[in-house]
Amino acid sequence: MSVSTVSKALNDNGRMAADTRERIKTLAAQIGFRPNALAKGLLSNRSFTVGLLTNDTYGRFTLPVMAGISEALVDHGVSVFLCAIEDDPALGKIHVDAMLDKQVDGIIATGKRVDRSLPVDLAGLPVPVVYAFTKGEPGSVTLTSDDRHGATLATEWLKELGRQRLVHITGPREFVSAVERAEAFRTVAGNGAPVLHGVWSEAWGHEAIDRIWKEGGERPDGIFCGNDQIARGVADALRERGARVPGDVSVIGFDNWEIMAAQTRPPLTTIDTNLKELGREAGLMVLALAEGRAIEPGLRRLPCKLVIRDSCGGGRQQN
Amino acid sequence: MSVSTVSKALNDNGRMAADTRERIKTLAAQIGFRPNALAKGLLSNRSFTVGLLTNDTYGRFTLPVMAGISEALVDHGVSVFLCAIEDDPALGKIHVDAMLDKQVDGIIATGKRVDRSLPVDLAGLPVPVVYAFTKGEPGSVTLTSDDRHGATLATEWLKELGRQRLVHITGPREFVSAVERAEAFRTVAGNGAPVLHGVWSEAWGHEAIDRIWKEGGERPDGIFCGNDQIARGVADALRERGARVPGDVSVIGFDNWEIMAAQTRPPLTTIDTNLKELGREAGLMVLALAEGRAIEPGLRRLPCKLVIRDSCGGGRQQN
DNA sequence: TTGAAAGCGATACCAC
DNA sequence: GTGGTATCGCTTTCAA
Repeated sequence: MSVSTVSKALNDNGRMAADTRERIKTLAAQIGFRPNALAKGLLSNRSFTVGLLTNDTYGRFTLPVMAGISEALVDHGVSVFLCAIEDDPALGKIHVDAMLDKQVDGIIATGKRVDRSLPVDLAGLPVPVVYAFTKGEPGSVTLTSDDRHGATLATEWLKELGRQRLVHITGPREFVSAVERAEAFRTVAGNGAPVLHGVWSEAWGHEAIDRIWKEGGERPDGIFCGNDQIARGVADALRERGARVPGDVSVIGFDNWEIMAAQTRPPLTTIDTNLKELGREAGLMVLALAEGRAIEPGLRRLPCKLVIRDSCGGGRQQN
Repeated sequence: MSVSTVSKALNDNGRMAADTRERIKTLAAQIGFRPNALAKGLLSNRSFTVGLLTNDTYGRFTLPVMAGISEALVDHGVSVFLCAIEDDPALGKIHVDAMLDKQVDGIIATGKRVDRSLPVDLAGLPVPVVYAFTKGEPGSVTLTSDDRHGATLATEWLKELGRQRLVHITGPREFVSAVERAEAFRTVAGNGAPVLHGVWSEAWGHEAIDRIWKEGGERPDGIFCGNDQIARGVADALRERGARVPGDVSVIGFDNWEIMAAQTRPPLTTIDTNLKELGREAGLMVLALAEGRAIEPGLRRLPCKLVIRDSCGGGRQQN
C-alpha cells in the first residue's frame, strides 16, 4: 500500500474504491496514526498555530480573551502560543520572531487598554494581526468592548432602580475608557452629575467616599464605579460609615472580575465586558485573515452586559 | 551560492572560508532571512515547542507558572502552547492530540492542587511530561511548593514577633496541602494550637473570626491563614470587631497572591509559594527530558519565602 | 483505482 | 572550501 494512496484515503480526496478507503481509515485508526503537522505545514504554508501576545501580567484581561480564542480555534485544529512580554520591547521582539519562525498563521495582540500599544511593532508582518484591547496600527483590525454602552447600561440600571443622586467614581482621565464611560454616565445621569477621577484601586474607592462624606452636602444614593476594585473599596467604605448597600446606596461596578465582584460584601452588580466573546471573535478574525478572507479594518466595539448580584438591589425582578 | 553552503555558514559548522561565512551571514541579515522552524523540526524531530495544560480557570497558579516556564525557555528558542482544558476530559484529549500532532517536545501539566490529577491520561505519551502543582502518574516528575516549609516559616514568624496564642484558619481537610500546613503549624505552635478547617474563601475568614469571638475564652494574638483570601476575610472581620491589625493581632496569609495580599487593609504579610521559580524549573526539566537527559522521577518540593508587609507588624527590622 | 515521483525548507554527509 | 544529494513526513500531480 503506497503512501499516496493512504494520504488520499485519509483526506477524502482523489478517486478510489470506497472499500479501500474504509480499510485504510480503520487501519489508521487502529494503529493510532496521526499525521505530522510539521510536514503538513511545510507543504501547505499553514501551521494551524496562532500567537497571543500580551503585556497583562495579572492575566485579568488576557485569560478570558485567551479562553475565547482557544475555544473558537480548537475546533479548527488551531493551537495558541501564549507570549507574555511585559513592557519589554526586546522580549517582545524575541517572541514575535520566534512565532514567525514557527510560521504562525496569525498573531493576536492584547493588552490592558485600547489607548496604548504594545512595545513591539507589528506593522508589516508577513502574517495577519488582530488587536484586542490594545492599540493597533492605523488601518488594522481592532476589537474592544464598548465602554459607552457598558456605562450607559450601568447608569440606566441605577435610574431604573429609582436612584436619583448619582455619582461616578472612576480611574484616571488619561484612560480613554475612563473618559468615555464618564461621558456616557453624564449623558444618562445629567450633565451636572459628579465624576471623580482617581486611580483604579480599592484604596481610591475608600478615599472617594471619604471625600464625599467630608464634603457634606447631599449624599449619593447610586454610585457607578469605574471598575470592580473601586466598587469594592466603595462598598467597604460605605459599610464602615453605616450606609447600607444596597439599602441606602446602590453600588455598581465594571468588568465583572469574578474574584473581585463575587467576593465583595454584598456581591457586586456589575458590567461584564464580554472578554471571552471578544477573544472568540478575535480568534475567528485572524483565522479568516489567515485563510485570505477579507475583514473590514477598523475598531469594533463589542456590547457589554449587565450582571445583577446584590449591590444595587432590584435583583428579584430580573433574570 | 548553494543552499548547503549557506546552511553551514549560518550554523557555524562545516569547514569554510571565514570570509565566505561572514559574507553569507551579512547578506542573510540584510535580507532578514529567518529559517523555517517547521522544516528544521521535520528533520531534527524537535519543534522547539512545549505544551502547557491547565485546568486553573482564574490563572492564579497557571500565570506565574507560565511566566516562569516562558522565561526559562525563551532563551532556548522554545515557545509555549497554552491549553486551558477546564475539567473536561474530551477537551483535554483534543488539546493533547493537537499538541502531539504539532510535535511538541514535551508537556507540562499544571493544576490547582497536587492531590488531584487533570482529567486526561498523560501516561505513555511519546513525549516527556512534567507535572507542576497537579498529581502525576506514578514514577513521573512532579513539582510542587513545600507546604510544610511555608507553614513553618509563617508560624515561626508569628512566634518571633512574640505572638503566643496562635490559631490556624484554613481550607478543607480534603486538601493535602491544608493538612500538611496544619501539621507544620502544630509542630511549631504546639500540639494544642487550634486549627479551623473551612473553605478557601474570604467568607470563611469572617465566619471563623465570628466563631472564635462568640466562643469567648482567650482570643488569639496571631492568626496563620491558609490562603490570602481567608486572611483578607480575617483582617476585615477583626477590624470590624475593633481588634487592631497588627496592633492586637498579627495576621499572616499564604500564596502571596498580589492582587489579594497587596489590597488588603493592612497589606498582608504572607508566604510566597515561588510559582514562577517552579515554572522555570518545570520548563528546564521538560527541556532536559526532551533532549534525552535523565531527570530523577519523584515529587520535588520547592521552598517558600516569607513576604513581609504590614499585617503582622515587625516589618522594620527586616529587609 | 492505484502508485511513482516531485517538492515543501532545511540539514548532513560525501564527493569534488 | 564548496556544492550535489538524500532525507524528514506529507500532499499533489501525473502515469500506469
